[in-house]
Amino acid sequence: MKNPVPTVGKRRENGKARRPDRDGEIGLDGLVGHAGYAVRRFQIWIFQDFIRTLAAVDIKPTQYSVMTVIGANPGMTQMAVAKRLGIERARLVHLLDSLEARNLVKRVPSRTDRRSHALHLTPSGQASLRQFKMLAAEHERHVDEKIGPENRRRLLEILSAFH
Amino acid sequence: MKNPVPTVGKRRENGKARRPDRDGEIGLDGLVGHAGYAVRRFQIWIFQDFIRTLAAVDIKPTQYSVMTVIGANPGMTQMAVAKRLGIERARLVHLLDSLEARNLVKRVPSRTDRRSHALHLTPSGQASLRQFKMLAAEHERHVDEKIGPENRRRLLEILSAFH
DNA sequence: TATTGTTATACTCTATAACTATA
DNA sequence: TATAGTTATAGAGTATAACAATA
Repeated sequence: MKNPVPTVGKRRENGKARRPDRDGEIGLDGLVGHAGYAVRRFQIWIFQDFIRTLAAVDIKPTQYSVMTVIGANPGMTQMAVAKRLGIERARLVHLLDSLEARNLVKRVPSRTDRRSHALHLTPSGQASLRQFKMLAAEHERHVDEKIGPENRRRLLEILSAFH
Repeated sequence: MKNPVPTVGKRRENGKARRPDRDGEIGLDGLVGHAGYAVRRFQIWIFQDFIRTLAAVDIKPTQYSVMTVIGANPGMTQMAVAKRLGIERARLVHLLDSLEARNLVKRVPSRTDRRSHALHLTPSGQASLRQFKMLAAEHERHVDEKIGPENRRRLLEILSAFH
């Protein structure tokens, strides 16, 4: 016999009334009110929707952010991109390898510092990025549908400290 | 010559004025207004603070969520915990192995279904969880300090759809 | 000496598949 | 047949360290 909602004696942590979750399965209880947990669940949802929405062009959130930053700041070095996005420079090497193999990005030797590369979008990369941005905008509309446009606006405002 | 803020013709997504980032280094431009990016940066910050704040007791966010759910719903099966938290059941095995090795959680053979385990906190686990919760509350206060108590409240409200 | 890009390694997390013992 | 727990493997992602070329 299944026992999905155990009736074993358990009291609320705080005085709050029981609020069954959406499916009416098991109460999260202690996790309600934890910002990190809420944010983690939301991030999983939003990344999955992004990946799904841009699946046809095979672009993941990190690839999109790399191309967007390069597109907005052509000539950046790898170090600058890595720092800006909080990516390890070792990992960026592989990310750029794959974007370069797809002819979306190119590494140009810097003439001011022969250790570093100036990063640029290829013409094909610029055209592609325009398409990616349209799909990303569609993804943002999914977020609007999920939490409401007004809440999305508030969320971006609250999190503006984390650019 | 560096070119950190290119003047290449690209207009703001919305009508908002340019807002240079905190360090005044390189503009994110195209990434402003993307909910997923903002949420990712915030999640990194909040998890790092959680890990730092609970470093003395060596408890990571996922371990905390597992213990909290078991504490609030004693007798849950591994499948139920995995589904509830969105963790792979294969991964939960290892998580529970380590929590059990630390005498925080125990697997009790279910008498109604001999395939499954009923999960419980040990007495030591219950005492520890109370301590973890105090540290987690301290972590939440850090979030308050970072974004403001009112914004934290709004954030939890907006993300309540993702329990 | 320090920094840029690169390579390599280890550890965590995610995603699967397969196996066992039960149901 | 299907499910719960387990084991194993492969792929991302993260964190380090070390190296060559250059500053």
